[in-house]
Amino acid sequence: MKKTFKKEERLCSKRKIDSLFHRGSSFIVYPFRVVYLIASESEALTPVEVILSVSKRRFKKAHDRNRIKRLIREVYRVQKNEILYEEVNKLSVHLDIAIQYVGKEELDYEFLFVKMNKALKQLVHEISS
RNA sequence: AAGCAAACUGGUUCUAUCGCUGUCUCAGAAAUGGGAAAGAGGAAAGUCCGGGCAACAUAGAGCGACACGCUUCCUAACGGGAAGGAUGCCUCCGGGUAGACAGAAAGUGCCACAGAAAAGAUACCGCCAGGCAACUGGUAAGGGUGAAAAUGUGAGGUAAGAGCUCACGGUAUUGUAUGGUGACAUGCAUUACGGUAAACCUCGUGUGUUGAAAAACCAAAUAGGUUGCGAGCAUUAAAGGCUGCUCGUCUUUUUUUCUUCGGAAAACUCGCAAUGGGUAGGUUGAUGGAGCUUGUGCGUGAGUGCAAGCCUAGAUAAAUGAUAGAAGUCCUUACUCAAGGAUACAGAACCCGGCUUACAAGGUUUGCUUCUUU
RNA sequence: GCCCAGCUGGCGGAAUUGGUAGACGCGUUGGUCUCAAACACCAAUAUCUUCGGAUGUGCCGGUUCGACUCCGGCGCUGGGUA
Repeated sequence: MKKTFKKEERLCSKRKIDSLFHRGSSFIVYPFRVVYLIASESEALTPVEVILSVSKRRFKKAHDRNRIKRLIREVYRVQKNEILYEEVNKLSVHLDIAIQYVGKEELDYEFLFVKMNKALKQLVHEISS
């Protein structure tokens, strides 16, 4: 399976985002806060839809926010297939996720890679239990 | 030569792997897949001004509010820019530099403390005259206070004094002559004399309001609106009461109006169909323009005319990336190889023109300081 | 994206037609009271200092004799709008 990250894999609908933050569960694996919601039925083309966010309050400059979001997106894109998609397909459910960055400063790629691995594994553990 | 400051300039490239966005193209019925070329800035920022564009409003005029304020020019326009003028400051006297640079001679307000007095002089010490004195009258030279003291100097004049008078000045008003497109400059006459308009204000000029989350179009499901059609109208039925049960009997099965008592009409409820508004969502707005590059003419200049060439981001919970390696530029150590370090500020959100602010190394120019040599 | 408001000691918060900055409260420190403490009362409390003064209202400038106050620019904080 390809390590793509297209429009269909991103969460764009305002209504779904509202219900995700309103009814979803969450946990923290520093520097990420993960909010997820299991939806049994969906007309979406992909098993998982995800939204990334970096707070404007913590990072004033658009340049810094862009940099962090790109790093998170890269780290998620590379690892999502092996860890997350297999399990979700096995359970045949649909999943909405929000990944928020709660760190106070910019961190490097290696650190974020390890942490994202941990976060996704925990997410798999949560949904399967 | 070194250091510091300011202004201008400047804003690095290639390869590999894995991705993103729209465009073109090939395959395909479609979904989709393959390929190609392209994909952040000088400030994209702050949102401080000016326009385009859109919707709404709008007979004309005035009041109010806000903004601006020397002249000529540039510009689509501007509170921006260019060239000048006057004023202040600095000066090596060549010049440089700064500013919201109309009006205090329309009116109102304010000018703390100190001081006699802060603006139509109620004069503390003083000066002069009168008086034995207390004190009364005249005065604004001198003293002192203050950020600022009634336009400055000299003479006349007087009891002492005073723009009270005169002469020469200062700043300004008005008129006029000459030069200049003009601000203005110079001369003559005239009248005036505290400051403050980034106090109210007056004069002149300009501004309709709101912003692309504006606005236009398409529009699923659900709910509701409007219109049309049909049904609800039954007693051979259903529910309930009387009763232990059955029979029997009673009540209810919408409301109003009209009625020839058969029904009819309207409302109401339900169903079906049509229809307009309109939410989620989508499309347009929205990227070919006051466009960029080069050459050339005009102009002191900001700019502008002509010709040739070019097409150069278009996202929308928001792409333009990540990782690894190499090169370039510069700095330090070394002075032959080499090693270490630095590579800024910062991310389009309808589009332009300005202003303001941020910015590593290197380069150019100017100024200041120190040292060395002649 | 668009539009507003605010910024004063350690903290909250006064002070404006421009005229001695820090009223008042909380806190802190010292003293009185007490065997000791609490409460109460009194005093001090921006920074530097050569003890004469100098600096200081987010920062940088301007207007003014004089600026927390008026004006321009920048920074930070908070709010509104969908």
